[in-house]
Amino acid sequence: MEAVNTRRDRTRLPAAQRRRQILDVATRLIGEGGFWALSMQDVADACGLTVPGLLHHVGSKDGLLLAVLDHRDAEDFRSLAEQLGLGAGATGWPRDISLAEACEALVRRNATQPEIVRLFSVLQAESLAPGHPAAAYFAARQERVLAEFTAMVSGRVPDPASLARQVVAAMDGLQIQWLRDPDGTDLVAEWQAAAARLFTGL
Amino acid sequence: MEAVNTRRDRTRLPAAQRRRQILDVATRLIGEGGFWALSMQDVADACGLTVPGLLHHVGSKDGLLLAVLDHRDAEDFRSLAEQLGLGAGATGWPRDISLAEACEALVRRNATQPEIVRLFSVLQAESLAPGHPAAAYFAARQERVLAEFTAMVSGRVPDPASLARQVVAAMDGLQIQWLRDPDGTDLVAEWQAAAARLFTGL
DNA sequence: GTCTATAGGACGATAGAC
DNA sequence: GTCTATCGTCCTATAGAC
Repeated sequence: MEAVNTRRDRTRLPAAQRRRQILDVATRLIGEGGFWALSMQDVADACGLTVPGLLHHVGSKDGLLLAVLDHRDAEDFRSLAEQLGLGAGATGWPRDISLAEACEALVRRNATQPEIVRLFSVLQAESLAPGHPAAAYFAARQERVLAEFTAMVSGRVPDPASLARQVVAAMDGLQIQWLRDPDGTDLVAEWQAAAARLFTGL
Repeated sequence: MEAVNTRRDRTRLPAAQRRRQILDVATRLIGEGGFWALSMQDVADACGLTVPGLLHHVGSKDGLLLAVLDHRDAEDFRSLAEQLGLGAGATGWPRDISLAEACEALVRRNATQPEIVRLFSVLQAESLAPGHPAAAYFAARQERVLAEFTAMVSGRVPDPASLARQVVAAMDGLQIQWLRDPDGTDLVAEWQAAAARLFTGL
């Protein structure tokens, strides 16, 4: 119930900058409540936009979700490549980095950004429902990660595919427990204990 | 677009029977799409009711969710107690069942009912969002399970709490992978591989 | 290219009749 | 125990101003 139109602090931003703002806001809101709890109205409000103004940039709510996921993936890979001292244009894991090293770096980074981890944990489970807008994204992601991890340990272990699945399972499962009780769980320490069991003899 | 009112096969059921029907229908629908995708209209339709008729029995959508969770918990515990040959009135795990045995039984049962496992996997992640109606339920559940598992291995292992967390993490994580690709993943076999690593020397 | 204004359809929930 | 009627909110789409 506002008087005709509460003049917001409307600023006409360049498309790229506006899009960046939208992705940042949506990432935060999805991390807080998951995708189904996300309201386009809230995103628009937080950006100083109307809802159709928001839709102009992202097309639809599903489009916004996929844009957020792609953006996070790109940023995570960039950060991880930097952390591991790889070249800037690297794609995929180089063969001379061990899976144990890569996982340790991944977990250390995740431990610093619970909101992002929660976004992925919630969406990964939500997207188990066949019709979910991110179902295809996460199916492809799981297949890709398992294939990469399998390749990184193949030849050094009896059943590389099985080890890859257990590594992914341990990371996903520990993250859920950590998110439920961030103060009572030390994610890095728990992972190191798990890694000690998974990677012995490697 | 129906002519005034499509006369449904309205039957006036006793409350207990109607409630049972509602819980069965809701369990199936939540398993298919998660809680946020659940529509009270769909539940009502599947029961031959209108939405207010449905709300009369469960109070609210949140009330329906909690009723479904309590119902599943009770039924799962009953089935597991039977499978392990415990007394009918058993509460909690008896001390003379090893954690490895209990987990094996749990995983074997879960492998036969993917819809129920998906219900719990989706809701467990959805409820990581602070305001989710099942947040308190799953927080209490995680705490209870970790405490029980810890007690079952305490004294036989250097860090019982850590082992409990890793056991729970492996089960949760493997279930997610299995649900994403039920045909490409053998849940029981994967769990046995994980258990071999977790329980060696026990 | 970016935005405002407006409308339609689905949802959860409530009040009150039978 | 079940219904009709109604409310407020949400996502999406379209028309058109700047």
